[in-house]
Amino acid sequence: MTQPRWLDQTEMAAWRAFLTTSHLLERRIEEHLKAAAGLTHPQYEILVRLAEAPGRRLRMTELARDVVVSKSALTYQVGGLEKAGLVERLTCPSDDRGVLARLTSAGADLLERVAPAHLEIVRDYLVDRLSRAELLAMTTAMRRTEEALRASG
Amino acid sequence: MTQPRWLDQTEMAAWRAFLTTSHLLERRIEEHLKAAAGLTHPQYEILVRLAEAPGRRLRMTELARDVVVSKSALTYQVGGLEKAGLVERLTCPSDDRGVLARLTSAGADLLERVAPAHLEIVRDYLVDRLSRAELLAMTTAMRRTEEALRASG
DNA sequence: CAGTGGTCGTTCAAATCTGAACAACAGCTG
DNA sequence: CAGCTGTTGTTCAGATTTGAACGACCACTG
Repeated sequence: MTQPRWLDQTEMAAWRAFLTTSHLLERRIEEHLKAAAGLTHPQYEILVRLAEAPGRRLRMTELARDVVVSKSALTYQVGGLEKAGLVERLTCPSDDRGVLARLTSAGADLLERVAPAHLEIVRDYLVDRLSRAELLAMTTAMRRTEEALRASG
Repeated sequence: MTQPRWLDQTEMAAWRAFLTTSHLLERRIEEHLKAAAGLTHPQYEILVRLAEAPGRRLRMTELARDVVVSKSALTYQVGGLEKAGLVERLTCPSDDRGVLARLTSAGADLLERVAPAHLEIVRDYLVDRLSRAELLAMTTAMRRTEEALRASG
């Protein structure tokens, strides 16, 4: 092991601000989605990804990767969405092991109804508080980290 | 309700990058701490906050606020730390309702042993990938959001 | 001092997440 | 086609989180 490299004041402040804020924002979003639509945040993100996908359907594995959730958590959350009639499961025609999750029209309707208030939160607390330059800087920085994490994980 | 204001491409990219990366990084950290020291991430943060506090002790409520965790989750996590001898509970002298969590020397030792590898992850995946200007920009941006969330929550 | 409203930390049930184990299947090699 | 290795999604047990309910206590008011 090499010499430990501590974080200096600037670095530590940045890291803590990031950590604290991401947790606070996550809490707020979770609270809102549950109250407004009875959805968890992962469930909301599942609906979003499906709504954007061609044919409104995606493989479970791809969905899990997109939403950043474990396979078992995805099974659990899709189970809830299916019970609520917002998503349905199809067997994948090209791979008998595979399962396709497809957004139902009820799911699309719910998403359209809930999205505005959700995005309003994202705006009020994050997006509208950043300048255009800050938005771009954050995007590239976050993507560098994402790429590194995905490459090694 | 006013007109829904969708996010444009730049805004949406920034928000998704932030969301995805924070989840990925959280997963990685959790995985490392569990393997290296049998700690959850909240538990690690509890140890850090206590180590910095005067007298290595803090009120439960303040700890919960700092670590951004619910009161009941804090009770649970401190319970585990106490069982492992890393933290001990004292009744607060100035307030009989209150409980002080105090870092034990075993807790301080464990923290010193685990911190370097933990910080190495924070470095490798986030801090070292940001320029000094980006670090500062992120800090102020995150703090603006944190302040807004705390003020309204 | 009794009364009131608020705070503190814990407990409990329910919801959710994780990781390992598993059966079924895909893709390739011989 | 048999055999092997890797992937897919689910299941299960255990760990963790949440929110509501609760008893104990504080601070203040009359």
